[in-house]
Amino acid sequence: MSVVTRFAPSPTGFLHIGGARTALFNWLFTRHHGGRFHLRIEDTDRARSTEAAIAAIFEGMRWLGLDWDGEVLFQFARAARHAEVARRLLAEGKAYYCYCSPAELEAMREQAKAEGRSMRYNGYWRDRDPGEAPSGVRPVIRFKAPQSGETVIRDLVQGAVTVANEQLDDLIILRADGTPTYNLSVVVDDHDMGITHVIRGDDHLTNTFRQTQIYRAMGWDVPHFSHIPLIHGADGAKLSKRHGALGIEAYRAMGYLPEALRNYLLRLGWSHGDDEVIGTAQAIAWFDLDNVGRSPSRFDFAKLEHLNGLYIRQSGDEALVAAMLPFLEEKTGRPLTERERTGLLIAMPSLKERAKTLIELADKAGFVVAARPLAYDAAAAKQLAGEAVAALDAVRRRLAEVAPWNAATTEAAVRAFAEASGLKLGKLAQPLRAALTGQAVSPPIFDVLAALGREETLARLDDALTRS
RNA sequence: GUCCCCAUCGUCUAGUGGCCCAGGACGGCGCCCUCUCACGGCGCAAACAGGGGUUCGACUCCCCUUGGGGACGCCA
Repeated sequence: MSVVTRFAPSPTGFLHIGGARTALFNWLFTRHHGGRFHLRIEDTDRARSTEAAIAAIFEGMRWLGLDWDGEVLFQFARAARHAEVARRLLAEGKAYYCYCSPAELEAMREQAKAEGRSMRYNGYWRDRDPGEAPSGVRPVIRFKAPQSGETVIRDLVQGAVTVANEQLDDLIILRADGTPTYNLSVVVDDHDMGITHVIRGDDHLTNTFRQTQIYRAMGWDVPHFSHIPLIHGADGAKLSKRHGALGIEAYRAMGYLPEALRNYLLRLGWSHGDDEVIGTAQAIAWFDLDNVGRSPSRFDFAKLEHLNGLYIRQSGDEALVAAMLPFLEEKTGRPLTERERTGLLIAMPSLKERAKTLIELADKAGFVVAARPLAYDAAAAKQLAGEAVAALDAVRRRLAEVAPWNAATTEAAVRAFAEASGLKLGKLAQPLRAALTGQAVSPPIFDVLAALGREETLARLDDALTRS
């Protein structure tokens, strides 16, 4: 049997991290089995669905590299089909009109709560003669759920989960205004789309009981369910705006690479022995549902950062310069010059070893685009005080004669001078670093020289010498 | 409150009755490398929630307790 899956977010907010992982698992599972992966926008809540949210979902999926098959399905467009199914259930006596008012329902809930029952709706209209219907009230259609026995879900992740049918009340499938509710729409769409595997957050587990009952009532095949545990914040509480429940675009803005985020999300709740660094091709080859864990996990930025640093180091220099550019130009507030771009490329091999995010990368690359004369921070100013100046002056004269100009030639020149004057390299490297970057910390000093080029290097040295 | 689910180092996890006085990774700490910072290498501290069973033998199976989570909408 070929596999058909879907990711079905509701466009009422942005694509958050939990949703992204659900999408990733669906995508991985489908690609692993060579099936079809669909995207369905559950926009039946007209009041809360927004175009912006839909755009954010598309954008987030694309950025993460999760491509879907075929056209995007908008659930609201299928409302007539959903209503048709509701009416069929009604015609077959598997559903009924309910005329209870919201106030009456509220009272029933209160009573159920007081009695310690979970069954909310008391089935008032279930077997009542429609002739008793109050006039002027538009009824909802309720599903006639089985009242005894039990409903069992065979979940590929959670195992067999059973609930007594007495626990479940007759849910509304069609609202008074004739629009379908979630549990009906999902079942109809999943069936019509030929979905074979439903992989979603385990907050849907209890919905699954009712959905299963609808499938059975319609005589439809029940798909395989996999309810994956939710992702929690660092404090163990449900992910909210306070923690990591940011839109996926926020992670992009924080300078994370999509491949790193994919790897991180994959390892949250899924494992393959002791493997930690798993590229996408490998993930597709390995991913399956039996290694998905059942307990919720906490989102850990430190580990994401570590992974991101790993992927940054593995990335090509040119790609990194391109990826970092927006972050850097945001700092400079101007487009970079040719000399600066070239410098960045030259410095990238040593730069990328020092950054865990693109923001950090842009930060460390700051010396390349800094405007003369440089501002020295306290540690740098300290390096440029006292006898360092004389040494710097001598080094400047040696450097002026270096050709061609690169890390190896400049290093040879400075080392030779250090040896001749009996100085440790550090005694020269630190003042140089301060004069050229304005800081006491930077990539290896000769990489800095190479990245700046002869002209800029000598000019910055002159700045330092004339200032002291 | 009711129902459902979960429970190994701080965090993510390996472990499917003996290979485990529990392994890996992140984070922490220390050392090495070294022109600073990183990277890298080496090492250290750190967990089977508690209590009962079952068994020759439990991290692994069962029960209870405790703790955590989720669901209880004419939202999705």
